[in-house]
Amino acid sequence: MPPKPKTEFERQQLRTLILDAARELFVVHGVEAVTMREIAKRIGYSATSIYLHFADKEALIRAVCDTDFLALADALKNNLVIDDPVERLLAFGRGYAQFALSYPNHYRMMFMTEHPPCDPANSCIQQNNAEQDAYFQLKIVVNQVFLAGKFKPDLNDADLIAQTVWAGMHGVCALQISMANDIWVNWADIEQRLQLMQLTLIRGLLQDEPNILK
Amino acid sequence: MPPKPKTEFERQQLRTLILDAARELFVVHGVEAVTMREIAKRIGYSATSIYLHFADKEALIRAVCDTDFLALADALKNNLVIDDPVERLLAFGRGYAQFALSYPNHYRMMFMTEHPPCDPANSCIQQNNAEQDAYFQLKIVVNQVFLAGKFKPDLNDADLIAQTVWAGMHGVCALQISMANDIWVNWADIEQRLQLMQLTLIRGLLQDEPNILK
DNA sequence: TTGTTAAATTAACATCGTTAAGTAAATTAT
DNA sequence: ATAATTTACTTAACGATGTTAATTTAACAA
Repeated sequence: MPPKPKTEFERQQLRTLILDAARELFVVHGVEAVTMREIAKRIGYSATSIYLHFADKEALIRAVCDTDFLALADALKNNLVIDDPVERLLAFGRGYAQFALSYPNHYRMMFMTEHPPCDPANSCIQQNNAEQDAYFQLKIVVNQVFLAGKFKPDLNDADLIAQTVWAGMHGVCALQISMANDIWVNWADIEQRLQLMQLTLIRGLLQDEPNILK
Repeated sequence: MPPKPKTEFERQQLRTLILDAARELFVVHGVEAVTMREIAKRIGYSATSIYLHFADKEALIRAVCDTDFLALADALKNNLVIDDPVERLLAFGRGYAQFALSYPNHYRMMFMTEHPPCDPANSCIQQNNAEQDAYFQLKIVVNQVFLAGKFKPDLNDADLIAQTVWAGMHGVCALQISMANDIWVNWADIEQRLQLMQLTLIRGLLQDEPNILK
Protein backbone atom coordinates (compact mmCIF):
# COMPACT_ATOMS: atom_id res chain seq x y z
CA MET A 1 0.00 0.00 0.00
CA PRO A 2 2.38 2.62 -1.16
CA PRO A 3 2.94 6.23 -1.90
CA LYS A 4 1.59 9.62 -2.56
CA PRO A 5 3.52 12.78 -2.13
CA LYS A 6 2.83 13.73 1.44
CA THR A 7 2.16 17.04 3.01
CA GLU A 8 4.55 18.30 5.60
CA PHE A 9 1.89 17.55 8.18
CA GLU A 10 1.65 13.95 7.13
CA ARG A 11 5.41 13.65 7.27
CA GLN A 12 5.46 15.03 10.80
CA GLN A 13 2.68 12.66 11.69
CA LEU A 14 4.70 9.63 10.65
CA ARG A 15 7.76 11.01 12.34
CA THR A 16 5.78 11.28 15.53
CA LEU A 17 4.44 7.78 15.05
CA ILE A 18 7.96 6.43 14.88
CA LEU A 19 9.01 8.52 17.86
CA ASP A 20 6.12 7.29 19.98
CA ALA A 21 6.67 3.66 19.07
CA ALA A 22 10.36 3.98 19.87
CA ARG A 23 9.61 5.65 23.19
CA GLU A 24 7.17 2.96 24.23
CA LEU A 25 9.65 0.22 23.45
CA PHE A 26 12.60 2.07 24.96
CA VAL A 27 10.82 2.68 28.24
CA VAL A 28 10.08 -1.01 28.67
CA HIS A 29 13.16 -2.72 27.30
CA GLY A 30 15.84 -0.06 27.28
CA VAL A 31 17.46 1.58 24.31
CA GLU A 32 19.96 -1.12 23.54
CA ALA A 33 17.56 -4.02 23.58
CA VAL A 34 15.20 -2.43 21.07
CA THR A 35 15.93 -2.97 17.39
CA MET A 36 15.02 -0.79 14.47
CA ARG A 37 13.07 -3.69 13.06
CA GLU A 38 10.94 -3.97 16.18
CA ILE A 39 10.12 -0.30 16.15
CA ALA A 40 9.14 -0.52 12.50
CA LYS A 41 7.07 -3.63 12.99
CA ARG A 42 5.08 -1.99 15.74
CA ILE A 43 3.88 0.74 13.40
CA GLY A 44 3.49 -1.51 10.36
CA TYR A 45 6.39 -0.17 8.35
CA SER A 46 9.64 -1.68 7.23
CA ALA A 47 12.79 -0.92 9.15
CA THR A 48 14.31 1.10 6.37
CA SER A 49 11.44 3.57 6.44
CA ILE A 50 12.73 4.89 9.73
CA TYR A 51 15.84 6.07 7.93
CA LEU A 52 13.73 8.39 5.82
CA HIS A 53 13.02 10.35 8.99
CA PHE A 54 16.10 9.78 11.14
CA ALA A 55 19.70 9.53 10.04
CA ASP A 56 20.44 6.55 12.26
CA LYS A 57 19.48 4.94 15.54
CA GLU A 58 21.48 7.48 17.48
CA ALA A 59 19.51 10.32 15.92
CA LEU A 60 16.27 8.56 16.75
CA ILE A 61 17.39 8.07 20.33
CA ARG A 62 18.27 11.69 20.61
CA ALA A 63 14.93 12.76 19.23
CA VAL A 64 13.22 10.57 21.81
CA CYS A 65 15.46 12.12 24.45
CA ASP A 66 14.32 15.53 23.35
CA THR A 67 10.69 14.72 23.95
CA ASP A 68 11.62 13.16 27.28
CA PHE A 69 13.49 16.25 28.36
CA LEU A 70 10.35 18.17 27.57
CA ALA A 71 8.33 15.68 29.59
CA LEU A 72 10.70 16.07 32.52
CA ALA A 73 10.46 19.85 32.43
CA ASP A 74 6.72 19.55 32.18
CA ALA A 75 6.54 17.23 35.16
CA LEU A 76 8.70 19.56 37.23
CA LYS A 77 7.20 22.91 36.38
CA ASN A 78 4.40 22.60 38.92
CA ASN A 79 6.96 22.89 41.67
CA LEU A 80 8.08 26.31 40.52
CA VAL A 81 5.04 27.96 42.06
CA ILE A 82 5.62 26.69 45.60
CA ASP A 83 5.90 29.63 47.94
CA ASP A 84 8.86 28.93 50.15
CA PRO A 85 12.11 28.78 48.16
CA VAL A 86 13.60 25.96 50.21
CA GLU A 87 10.44 23.91 50.09
CA ARG A 88 10.41 24.59 46.37
CA LEU A 89 13.91 23.24 45.98
CA LEU A 90 13.08 20.15 48.01
CA ALA A 91 9.93 19.45 46.03
CA PHE A 92 11.81 19.97 42.80
CA GLY A 93 14.44 17.45 43.79
CA ARG A 94 11.81 15.01 44.88
CA GLY A 95 10.00 15.37 41.57
CA TYR A 96 13.22 14.81 39.71
CA ALA A 97 13.86 11.58 41.58
CA GLN A 98 10.33 10.42 41.01
CA PHE A 99 10.76 10.87 37.28
CA ALA A 100 14.09 9.05 37.33
CA LEU A 101 12.80 6.07 39.25
CA SER A 102 9.50 5.86 37.41
CA TYR A 103 11.17 5.72 34.00
CA PRO A 104 14.58 4.22 34.68
CA ASN A 105 15.21 3.28 31.07
CA HIS A 106 14.44 6.80 29.94
CA TYR A 107 16.55 8.21 32.72
CA ARG A 108 19.41 5.96 31.73
CA MET A 109 19.09 7.09 28.15
CA MET A 110 18.91 10.76 29.12
CA PHE A 111 21.52 11.04 31.84
CA MET A 112 23.58 7.89 32.09
CA THR A 113 24.79 7.21 28.58
CA GLU A 114 27.14 9.28 26.56
CA HIS A 115 25.62 10.88 23.48
CA PRO A 116 27.64 12.65 20.85
CA PRO A 117 27.67 16.32 21.87
CA CYS A 118 24.16 17.68 21.58
CA ASP A 119 23.43 20.63 19.35
CA PRO A 120 20.96 23.05 20.98
CA ALA A 121 20.24 24.54 17.58
CA ASN A 122 18.97 21.21 16.35
CA SER A 123 16.89 20.49 19.44
CA CYS A 124 13.18 21.13 19.72
CA ILE A 125 13.74 22.34 23.27
CA GLN A 126 14.23 26.03 23.81
CA GLN A 127 17.19 26.43 26.07
CA ASN A 128 16.56 28.75 29.02
CA ASN A 129 12.83 28.44 28.57
CA ALA A 130 11.37 27.72 31.98
CA GLU A 131 8.60 25.62 30.48
CA GLN A 132 10.92 23.33 28.56
CA ASP A 133 14.41 23.30 30.00
CA ALA A 134 14.61 21.36 33.26
CA TYR A 135 18.18 22.41 33.92
CA PHE A 136 17.16 26.02 33.59
CA GLN A 137 14.36 25.34 36.05
CA LEU A 138 16.89 23.99 38.51
CA LYS A 139 19.06 27.05 38.08
CA ILE A 140 16.04 29.25 38.73
CA VAL A 141 15.04 27.38 41.85
CA VAL A 142 18.57 27.39 43.23
CA ASN A 143 19.02 31.02 42.36
CA GLN A 144 15.86 31.94 44.20
CA VAL A 145 17.19 30.26 47.32
CA PHE A 146 20.42 32.12 46.70
CA LEU A 147 18.71 35.49 46.34
CA ALA A 148 16.77 34.79 49.50
CA GLY A 149 20.16 34.66 51.24
CA LYS A 150 19.61 31.14 52.48
CA PHE A 151 22.88 29.55 51.43
CA LYS A 152 25.95 29.57 53.59
CA PRO A 153 27.85 32.82 53.15
CA ASP A 154 30.89 31.26 51.49
CA LEU A 155 28.75 29.81 48.69
CA ASN A 156 28.44 32.36 45.94
CA ASP A 157 28.30 30.41 42.69
CA ALA A 158 24.69 29.46 42.01
CA ASP A 159 25.64 27.33 39.00
CA LEU A 160 28.04 25.31 41.08
CA ILE A 161 25.45 24.87 43.81
CA ALA A 162 22.87 23.75 41.26
CA GLN A 163 25.26 21.20 39.84
CA THR A 164 26.01 19.90 43.30
CA VAL A 165 22.34 19.49 44.14
CA TRP A 166 21.83 17.76 40.84
CA ALA A 167 24.79 15.47 41.42
CA GLY A 168 23.49 14.49 44.83
CA MET A 169 20.07 13.50 43.57
CA HIS A 170 21.53 11.93 40.46
CA GLY A 171 23.89 9.87 42.56
CA VAL A 172 21.08 8.30 44.55
CA CYS A 173 18.94 7.67 41.47
CA ALA A 174 21.74 6.39 39.29
CA LEU A 175 23.02 3.96 41.89
CA GLN A 176 19.48 2.74 42.42
CA ILE A 177 18.97 2.20 38.69
CA SER A 178 22.27 0.47 38.05
CA MET A 179 23.00 -1.28 41.29
CA ALA A 180 19.75 -1.94 43.15
CA ASN A 181 19.96 -5.64 42.35
CA ASP A 182 23.58 -5.93 43.41
CA ILE A 183 23.38 -8.15 46.46
CA TRP A 184 26.90 -7.19 47.39
CA VAL A 185 25.51 -4.04 48.93
CA ASN A 186 22.98 -4.13 51.70
CA TRP A 187 20.92 -1.32 50.29
CA ALA A 188 18.85 0.83 52.58
CA ASP A 189 15.36 1.64 51.41
CA ILE A 190 15.42 3.98 48.45
CA GLU A 191 13.05 6.39 50.16
CA GLN A 192 15.40 6.65 53.11
CA ARG A 193 18.32 7.24 50.81
CA LEU A 194 16.54 10.01 48.96
CA GLN A 195 15.43 11.54 52.23
CA LEU A 196 18.90 11.56 53.74
CA MET A 197 20.45 12.95 50.58
CA GLN A 198 18.00 15.83 50.55
CA LEU A 199 18.50 16.41 54.26
CA THR A 200 22.26 16.38 53.83
CA LEU A 201 22.21 18.76 50.88
CA ILE A 202 19.97 21.16 52.76
CA ARG A 203 22.04 21.02 55.91
CA GLY A 204 25.27 21.22 54.00
CA LEU A 205 24.32 24.12 51.79
CA LEU A 206 21.93 26.27 53.82
CA GLN A 207 22.89 28.70 56.50
CA ASP A 208 20.07 27.72 58.82
CA GLU A 209 18.42 24.36 58.96
CA PRO A 210 14.74 24.76 58.17
CA ASN A 211 12.34 23.00 60.49
CA ILE A 212 10.28 21.49 57.68
CA LEU A 213 12.42 18.38 57.36
CA LYS A 214 9.97 15.86 58.65
CA MET B 1 49.94 -24.90 16.42
CA PRO B 2 47.55 -26.62 18.70
CA PRO B 3 46.92 -28.66 21.74
CA LYS B 4 48.25 -30.57 24.62
CA PRO B 5 46.34 -31.33 27.75
CA LYS B 6 47.17 -28.37 29.89
CA THR B 7 47.93 -28.13 33.54
CA GLU B 8 45.60 -26.11 35.69
CA PHE B 9 48.31 -23.50 35.92
CA GLU B 10 48.54 -23.17 32.16
CA ARG B 11 44.78 -22.85 31.97
CA GLN B 12 44.81 -20.06 34.54
CA GLN B 13 47.61 -18.41 32.61
CA LEU B 14 45.60 -18.26 29.43
CA ARG B 15 42.54 -17.13 31.33
CA THR B 16 44.57 -14.28 32.75
CA LEU B 17 45.94 -13.49 29.31
CA ILE B 18 42.39 -13.09 28.00
CA LEU B 19 41.40 -11.05 31.01
CA ASP B 20 44.31 -8.67 30.65
CA ALA B 21 43.75 -8.19 26.93
CA ALA B 22 40.09 -7.51 27.53
CA ARG B 23 40.87 -5.02 30.29
CA GLU B 24 43.34 -3.11 28.16
CA LEU B 25 40.86 -2.81 25.34
CA PHE B 26 37.91 -2.03 27.62
CA VAL B 27 39.74 0.77 29.38
CA VAL B 28 40.49 2.51 26.09
CA HIS B 29 37.38 1.90 24.02
CA GLY B 30 34.70 0.94 26.51
CA VAL B 31 33.05 -2.41 26.95
CA GLU B 32 30.53 -2.12 24.17
CA ALA B 33 32.92 -1.07 21.47
CA VAL B 34 35.26 -4.01 22.03
CA THR B 35 34.51 -7.24 20.19
CA MET B 36 35.37 -10.78 21.13
CA ARG B 37 37.33 -11.05 17.90
CA GLU B 38 39.49 -8.05 18.79
CA ILE B 39 40.29 -9.44 22.19
CA ALA B 40 41.21 -12.77 20.66
CA LYS B 41 43.32 -11.22 17.94
CA ARG B 42 45.33 -9.27 20.46
CA ILE B 43 46.47 -12.46 22.16
CA GLY B 44 46.82 -14.49 18.98
CA TYR B 45 43.87 -16.80 19.49
CA SER B 46 40.62 -17.25 17.69
CA ALA B 47 37.49 -15.67 19.11
CA THR B 48 35.90 -18.97 19.98
CA SER B 49 38.77 -19.87 22.27
CA ILE B 50 37.56 -17.27 24.71
CA TYR B 51 34.41 -19.32 25.15
CA LEU B 52 36.49 -22.16 26.55
CA HIS B 53 37.21 -19.93 29.53
CA PHE B 54 34.18 -17.66 29.78
CA ALA B 55 30.57 -18.56 29.15
CA ASP B 56 29.88 -15.39 27.17
CA LYS B 57 30.90 -11.78 26.86
CA GLU B 58 28.92 -10.85 29.95
CA ALA B 59 30.86 -13.38 32.01
CA LEU B 60 34.11 -12.02 30.66
CA ILE B 61 33.04 -8.48 31.52
CA ARG B 62 32.17 -9.53 35.01
CA ALA B 63 35.49 -11.25 35.48
CA VAL B 64 37.23 -8.06 34.37
CA CYS B 65 35.03 -6.14 36.79
CA ASP B 66 36.15 -8.41 39.56
CA THR B 67 39.79 -7.59 39.00
CA ASP B 68 38.89 -3.92 38.77
CA PHE B 69 37.02 -4.01 42.04
CA LEU B 70 40.17 -5.47 43.52
CA ALA B 71 42.20 -2.70 41.94
CA LEU B 72 39.86 -0.09 43.40
CA ALA B 73 40.11 -1.55 46.87
CA ASP B 74 43.85 -1.70 46.48
CA ALA B 75 44.04 1.92 45.40
CA LEU B 76 41.92 3.02 48.34
CA LYS B 77 43.40 0.98 51.14
CA ASN B 78 46.23 3.45 51.79
CA ASN B 79 43.69 5.92 53.08
CA LEU B 80 42.57 3.60 55.85
CA VAL B 81 45.63 4.42 57.92
CA ILE B 82 45.07 8.17 58.03
CA ASP B 83 44.81 9.27 61.65
CA ASP B 84 41.86 11.62 61.81
CA PRO B 85 38.60 9.84 60.94
CA VAL B 86 37.12 12.79 59.08
CA GLU B 87 40.27 13.41 57.09
CA ARG B 88 40.29 9.70 56.38
CA LEU B 89 36.77 9.84 54.98
CA LEU B 90 37.62 12.85 52.85
CA ALA B 91 40.75 11.25 51.45
CA PHE B 92 38.85 8.06 50.78
CA GLY B 93 36.21 9.92 48.80
CA ARG B 94 38.85 11.82 46.92
CA GLY B 95 40.64 8.59 46.04
CA TYR B 96 37.40 7.08 44.86
CA ALA B 97 36.76 10.00 42.53
CA GLN B 98 40.28 9.88 41.22
CA PHE B 99 39.82 6.24 40.29
CA ALA B 100 36.49 6.97 38.64
CA LEU B 101 37.79 9.85 36.55
CA SER B 102 41.08 8.18 35.67
CA TYR B 103 39.37 5.07 34.30
CA PRO B 104 35.96 6.26 33.17
CA ASN B 105 35.32 3.25 30.98
CA HIS B 106 36.08 0.92 33.85
CA TYR B 107 33.99 3.01 36.19
CA ARG B 108 31.12 2.92 33.76
CA MET B 109 31.41 -0.83 33.50
CA MET B 110 31.59 -1.27 37.27
CA PHE B 111 29.01 1.18 38.54
CA MET B 112 26.95 2.59 35.70
CA THR B 113 25.72 -0.45 33.82
CA GLU B 114 23.37 -3.08 35.04
CA HIS B 115 24.87 -6.53 35.39
CA PRO B 116 22.82 -9.59 36.11
CA PRO B 117 22.82 -9.98 39.88
CA CYS B 118 26.33 -10.77 41.02
CA ASP B 119 27.02 -13.94 42.93
CA PRO B 120 29.52 -13.32 45.74
CA ALA B 121 30.20 -17.05 45.92
CA ASN B 122 31.48 -16.99 42.35
CA SER B 123 33.59 -13.87 42.79
CA CYS B 124 37.29 -13.85 43.46
CA ILE B 125 36.77 -10.99 45.88
CA GLN B 126 36.30 -11.82 49.52
CA GLN B 127 33.35 -9.84 50.73
CA ASN B 128 34.03 -7.96 53.97
CA ASN B 129 37.75 -8.29 53.48
CA ALA B 130 39.24 -4.85 54.06
CA GLU B 131 41.99 -5.49 51.54
CA GLN B 132 39.65 -6.44 48.72
CA ASP B 133 36.16 -5.05 49.24
CA ALA B 134 35.98 -1.31 48.61
CA TYR B 135 32.41 -1.04 49.85
CA PHE B 136 33.45 -2.69 53.08
CA GLN B 137 36.27 -0.16 53.34
CA LEU B 138 33.75 2.64 52.99
CA LYS B 139 31.60 1.14 55.71
CA ILE B 140 34.63 0.90 57.98
CA VAL B 141 35.63 4.50 57.37
CA VAL B 142 32.11 5.78 57.90
CA ASN B 143 31.67 3.65 60.97
CA GLN B 144 34.85 5.02 62.48
CA VAL B 145 33.52 8.54 62.06
CA PHE B 146 30.31 7.30 63.59
CA LEU B 147 32.03 5.71 66.58
CA ALA B 148 33.98 8.91 67.09
CA GLY B 149 30.60 10.58 67.61
CA LYS B 150 31.15 13.03 64.79
CA PHE B 151 27.87 12.64 62.93
CA LYS B 152 24.80 14.66 63.75
CA PRO B 153 22.92 13.07 66.61
CA ASP B 154 19.87 12.12 64.57
CA LEU B 155 21.98 10.03 62.19
CA ASN B 156 22.29 6.55 63.56
CA ASP B 157 22.40 4.22 60.55
CA ALA B 158 26.00 3.93 59.42
CA ASP B 159 25.02 1.92 56.34
CA LEU B 160 22.62 4.59 55.24
CA ILE B 161 25.23 7.29 55.80
CA ALA B 162 27.79 5.31 53.81
CA GLN B 163 25.38 4.93 50.92
CA THR B 164 24.64 8.64 50.98
CA VAL B 165 28.32 9.55 50.90
CA TRP B 166 28.80 7.10 48.07
CA ALA B 167 25.84 8.49 46.17
CA GLY B 168 27.16 12.02 46.51
CA MET B 169 30.55 11.20 45.10
CA HIS B 170 29.09 8.88 42.51
CA GLY B 171 26.72 11.59 41.36
CA VAL B 172 29.54 14.00 40.62
CA CYS B 173 31.67 11.37 38.90
CA ALA B 174 28.84 9.81 36.92
CA LEU B 175 27.57 13.15 35.61
CA GLN B 176 31.11 14.04 34.65
CA ILE B 177 31.60 10.78 32.78
CA SER B 178 28.28 10.81 30.95
CA MET B 179 27.56 14.47 30.53
CA ALA B 180 30.82 16.43 30.56
CA ASN B 181 30.58 17.04 26.82
CA ASP B 182 26.96 18.16 26.96
CA ILE B 183 27.16 21.81 25.98
CA TRP B 184 23.64 22.32 27.26
CA VAL B 185 25.07 22.61 30.74
CA ASN B 186 27.63 25.21 31.66
CA TRP B 187 29.68 22.86 33.76
CA ALA B 188 31.77 24.20 36.57
CA ASP B 189 35.25 22.81 36.88
CA ILE B 190 35.19 19.19 37.98
CA GLU B 191 37.58 19.90 40.83
CA GLN B 192 35.25 22.54 42.17
CA ARG B 193 32.32 20.20 41.90
CA LEU B 194 34.12 17.47 43.79
CA GLN B 195 35.25 19.95 46.40
CA LEU B 196 31.79 21.37 47.00
CA MET B 197 30.23 17.93 47.15
CA GLN B 198 32.67 16.83 49.79
CA LEU B 199 32.21 20.07 51.70
CA THR B 200 28.45 19.69 51.52
CA LEU B 201 28.49 16.08 52.67
CA ILE B 202 30.75 16.94 55.58
CA ARG B 203 28.71 19.94 56.60
CA GLY B 204 25.45 18.09 56.11
CA LEU B 205 26.40 14.98 58.02
CA LEU B 206 28.82 16.07 60.73
CA GLN B 207 27.87 17.67 63.99
CA ASP B 208 30.71 20.18 63.91
CA GLU B 209 32.34 21.54 60.85
CA PRO B 210 36.01 20.62 60.89
CA ASN B 211 38.44 23.41 60.10
CA ILE B 212 40.47 21.32 57.67
CA LEU B 213 38.30 22.19 54.67
CA LYS B 214 40.76 24.32 52.81
C1' DT C 1 48.68 -49.29 17.22
C1' DT C 2 44.33 -47.66 18.29
C1' DG C 3 41.07 -45.05 20.74
C1' DT C 4 40.00 -41.27 23.56
C1' DT C 5 40.34 -36.80 25.23
C1' DA C 6 41.69 -31.94 25.21
C1' DA C 7 42.65 -27.55 22.93
C1' DA C 8 42.21 -25.17 19.44
C1' DT C 9 40.47 -23.77 14.79
C1' DT C 10 37.35 -22.89 10.85
C1' DA C 11 32.47 -22.71 9.29
C1' DA C 12 28.32 -21.33 10.02
C1' DC C 13 24.06 -19.03 12.16
C1' DA C 14 21.03 -15.55 13.65
C1' DT C 15 20.66 -10.88 14.46
C1' DC C 16 21.88 -6.16 14.22
C1' DG C 17 22.36 -1.41 12.02
C1' DT C 18 22.50 0.22 7.65
C1' DT C 19 22.83 0.85 2.34
C1' DA C 20 21.55 -0.30 -2.38
C1' DA C 21 18.39 -1.57 -5.62
C1' DG C 22 13.82 -2.02 -7.00
C1' DT C 23 8.59 -0.97 -7.23
C1' DA C 24 4.35 1.32 -7.46
C1' DA C 25 1.53 5.35 -7.18
C1' DA C 26 0.98 10.21 -7.74
C1' DT C 27 2.53 14.40 -10.07
C1' DT C 28 4.44 16.89 -13.87
C1' DA C 29 5.76 17.60 -18.66
C1' DT C 30 4.96 17.12 -23.41
C1' DA D 1 -3.52 11.45 -22.90
C1' DT D 2 0.71 9.54 -22.54
C1' DA D 3 5.54 9.69 -21.07
C1' DA D 4 8.82 11.07 -17.67
C1' DT D 5 9.87 12.18 -13.08
C1' DT D 6 9.40 12.23 -8.28
C1' DT D 7 7.94 10.34 -3.89
C1' DA D 8 7.20 6.79 -0.41
C1' DC D 9 8.06 2.78 0.42
C1' DT D 10 9.76 -2.29 0.22
C1' DT D 11 12.81 -6.20 -0.42
C1' DA D 12 17.69 -7.68 -0.87
C1' DA D 13 21.83 -7.48 0.62
C1' DC D 14 26.24 -6.15 3.26
C1' DG D 15 29.34 -6.22 6.89
C1' DA D 16 29.82 -6.84 11.78
C1' DT D 17 28.74 -9.10 16.05
C1' DG D 18 27.97 -12.72 19.68
C1' DT D 19 27.74 -17.41 19.69
C1' DT D 20 27.36 -22.60 18.43
C1' DA D 21 28.53 -26.64 15.66
C1' DA D 22 31.67 -29.25 13.23
C1' DT D 23 36.38 -30.18 12.45
C1' DT D 24 41.30 -30.62 13.10
C1' DT D 25 45.39 -31.65 15.60
C1' DA D 26 48.14 -33.27 19.21
C1' DA D 27 48.95 -35.68 23.42
C1' DC D 28 47.92 -39.48 26.39
C1' DA D 29 45.98 -44.38 27.62
C1' DA D 30 44.73 -49.09 26.33
